[in-house]
Amino acid sequence: MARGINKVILVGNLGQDPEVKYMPSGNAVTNVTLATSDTWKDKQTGQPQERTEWHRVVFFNRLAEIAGEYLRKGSKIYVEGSLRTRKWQDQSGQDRYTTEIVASEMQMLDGRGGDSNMGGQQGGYANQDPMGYGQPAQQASRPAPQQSRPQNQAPAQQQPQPAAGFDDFDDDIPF
Amino acid sequence: MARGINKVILVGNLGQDPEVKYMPSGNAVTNVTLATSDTWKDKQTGQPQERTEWHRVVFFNRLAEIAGEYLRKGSKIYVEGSLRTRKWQDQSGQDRYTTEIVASEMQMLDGRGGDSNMGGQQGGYANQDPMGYGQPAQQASRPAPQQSRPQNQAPAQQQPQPAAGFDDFDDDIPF
Amino acid sequence: MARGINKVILVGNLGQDPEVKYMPSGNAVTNVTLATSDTWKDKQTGQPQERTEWHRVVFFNRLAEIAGEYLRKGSKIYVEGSLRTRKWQDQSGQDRYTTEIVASEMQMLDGRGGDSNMGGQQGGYANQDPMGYGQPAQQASRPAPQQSRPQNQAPAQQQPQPAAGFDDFDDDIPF
Amino acid sequence: MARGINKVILVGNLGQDPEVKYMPSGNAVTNVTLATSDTWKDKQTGQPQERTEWHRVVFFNRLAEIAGEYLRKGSKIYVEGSLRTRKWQDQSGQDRYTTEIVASEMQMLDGRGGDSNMGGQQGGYANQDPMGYGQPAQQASRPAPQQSRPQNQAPAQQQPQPAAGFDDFDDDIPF
DNA sequence: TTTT
DNA sequence: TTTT
Repeated sequence: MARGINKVILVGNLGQDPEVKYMPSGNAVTNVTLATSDTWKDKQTGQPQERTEWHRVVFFNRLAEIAGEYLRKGSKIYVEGSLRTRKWQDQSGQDRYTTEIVASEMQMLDGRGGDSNMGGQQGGYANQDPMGYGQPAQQASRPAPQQSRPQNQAPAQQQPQPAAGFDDFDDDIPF
Repeated sequence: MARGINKVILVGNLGQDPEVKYMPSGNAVTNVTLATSDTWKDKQTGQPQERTEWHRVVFFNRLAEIAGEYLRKGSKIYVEGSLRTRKWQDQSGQDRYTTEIVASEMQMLDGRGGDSNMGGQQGGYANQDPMGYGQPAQQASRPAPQQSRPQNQAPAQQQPQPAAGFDDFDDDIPF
Repeated sequence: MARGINKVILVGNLGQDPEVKYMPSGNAVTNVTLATSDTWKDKQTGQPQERTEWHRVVFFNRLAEIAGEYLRKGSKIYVEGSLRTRKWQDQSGQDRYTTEIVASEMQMLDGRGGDSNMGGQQGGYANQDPMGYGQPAQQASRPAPQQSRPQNQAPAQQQPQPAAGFDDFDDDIPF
Repeated sequence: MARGINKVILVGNLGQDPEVKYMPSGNAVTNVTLATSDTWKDKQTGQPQERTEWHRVVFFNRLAEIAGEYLRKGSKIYVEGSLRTRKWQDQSGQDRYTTEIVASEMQMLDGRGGDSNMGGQQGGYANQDPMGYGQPAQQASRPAPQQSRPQNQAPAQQQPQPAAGFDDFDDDIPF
């Protein structure tokens, strides 16, 4: 239930591959940064200008898993969510704040994973249907991203990587 | 021109009276904090829970003047805008970041000013047409709200109050 | 699951009291018309112009019951939903189409019921908690609005009023 | 100026090539139909279901020209706009209503024109920069769509095609 | 009529 | 750090 409206709608591109972490409960939490940009012409000089805004987006649970599996650096997505400002302490104990978009809906706007220049070394996520549409696409081999993080398919065995607690998945820099 | 979509929609109530400042150019900049809240029942205990989110909203130019004149602590408004994260330095020279909603549209959702506990001394807000609807607004004398900030009608003479530069209207706390 | 985005956001006022109907399943369906308006100045004459847009909004299930109980002619609400165009046949058997907003979220933006000219006989809306916020709502007896439609609390006994089938709750005029 | 909020956000694919018309003033008006769809599983049978919603979107002026030049059947776009229901008379003189989304913003979400299976026979729109970003893409030859409509670049000479008046660009069927 |  |  909500009192007031707190809604964010973004369409942008991922700055890096998603970072998936798991909470003690086994629920996934995935963080991505999303770029949107404005371009305009300087009134004085007529020079084209550009400002890129970086948004910190966080996905939970099922969306987190989909994001972790299917999004890559460069992926273009639609995200709907709400703003949340978290308070945390930096190394020196000072209060700091980070504003994130907690995603409630996500759609991939490009079929490709995004960054296509990622080598060919890996296992592949073939035959998947991320968003739950239709039947398991025919696509033979989708190259897996270069990643050291655990495979999301097997959250149980990602033990060695200490599961992140809900309140420590923030680092001490905003992004 | 935009690349990507960066859109925020909020409906909430002001935490305090707006803070209006003027840029050297004479353009107004108004900051408000807006509360939205979520309520839910704790799954374990069934206890009602509430979390209030505070949004930092900034208005420029004409919207800034309307906001400064007509909004008050408690006012309920609709705001549409975009996210912008500003970088600034705290006292110790450390980089810090604040995320704001730069408003592109605003609508007042209650006729009254909002804050009902502002004493009984002043005249009310009769005969006003803040958003430009309605009849040509004969309003000879618009009653001023209780405020120590300069009257927006006369930004030129608000000199004594040192005009805020565009990049110093951030304090060293997020809100 | 959605392919694409189909989202509508409205803030406006109800043109009449809501019309609540019940499907054979006992589920409520409530229709309202919502006004939004644009005002501008004619470029030639400088005369203020106004155009009011009427939106047909439909609520289902719990939202339908809340709408039926708490909204009145004049109520200001926020509605979020999606567009749906229904096909139907007019008296002469011709295909016709009506576009509606199927609401997924609704918030009341004024405490009062809206229509203040609803006679003076009834007790007001005290002790209510329409949207489910706040404390368990002691409300012994919720005063009924002036309505000939069945009480939503007891859909089962609203028999005499022939329950509307899902596909006949459209009349032969758009609104 | 607006009273109330009337906002639509769509992400979908064009059902056909855009239809560009010109008003007597020379201003362009472009109509497209946009598909969004919902998929779900039938609760009883577990069968996957799909419902496609078709939206009638209208662009004016500069957006109309961009839409006419760069969008094609199949193009995926983001559209933001407002709802407008137009009244018109069918052949038999009966009042009918059509609801459209009047676009205020549009972004193309795929680089390609959309329908790629359109042969290579014609003149091409190479070296253009539709949305005003960056420098005129390198792309040598973009195949032009199969269309009988006039080239938008030369609205003046599209005479033979009788210019559509503002109020006759509706046909007698909704889409 | 689109798309996956 | 993305994208065109």
